[in-house]
Amino acid sequence: MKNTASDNDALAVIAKALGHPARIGIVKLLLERQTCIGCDIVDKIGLAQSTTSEHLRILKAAGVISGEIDPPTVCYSLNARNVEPLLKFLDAVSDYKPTPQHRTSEVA
Amino acid sequence: MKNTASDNDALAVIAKALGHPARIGIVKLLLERQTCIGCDIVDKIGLAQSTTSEHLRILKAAGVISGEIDPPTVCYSLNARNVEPLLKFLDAVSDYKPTPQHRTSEVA
DNA sequence: ATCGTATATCGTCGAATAACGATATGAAAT
DNA sequence: ATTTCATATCGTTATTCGACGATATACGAT
Repeated sequence: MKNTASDNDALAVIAKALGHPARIGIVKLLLERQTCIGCDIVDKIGLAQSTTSEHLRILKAAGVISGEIDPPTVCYSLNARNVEPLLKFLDAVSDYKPTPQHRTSEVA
Repeated sequence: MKNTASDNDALAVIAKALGHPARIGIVKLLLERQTCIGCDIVDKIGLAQSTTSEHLRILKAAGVISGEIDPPTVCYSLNARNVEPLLKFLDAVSDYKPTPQHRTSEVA
């Protein structure tokens, strides 16, 4: 795994984009439906259209989703490839095992 | 995969905690070293001690890491188990394949 | 009891985020 | 040309974040 400042930035950008319940909800919706137009996302998410549009913009800016214009709608889908760096990072974390000698006085 | 509001919250909490380069850096440090005391983290991260302490607090609050007191230091380690929900979520995203009919006019 | 070390908390400040309603934009249909 | 629909952008407001220095806390060592 790389370990540069810019690599940390790249991982943080993806994680930050996913760091809001509404955006997790949008991604889940796209997982279920493969693809979804904006107005249906607005209905499902239950926030104002402008707010939802902003969440979609953030996800797009981070590369998590992309939108294809099909006037007058925009059809959104996931960019599976772009989340892979974070996936690999979490895989490494998930494999982590602390050494036994550090399992003494557990603390909050 | 569950799909409740609280499940979305839980995933967002973990992602948000990882949504900052300094915190990604801290987690990477713990991956490399298995375990690390606070003052060494401060040195490596290169931010003020108070700022680093706050990042550690955020990671602890999200359950990503925990700290064991070994006076006068605190020895930090990763909670691999707690990132698994986000890992599984990203795994699902990574497996996602949009249907071909939605690959028409690509847009930024 | 005081000192020194490591860590946590406080107070502050500027910047970024999240939410909304209102309005603008773009394109098809009438 | 106007209406209609979906989406994006604007302007505002309240909240949260990120950084720092200063200070407090905890505890072993002197």
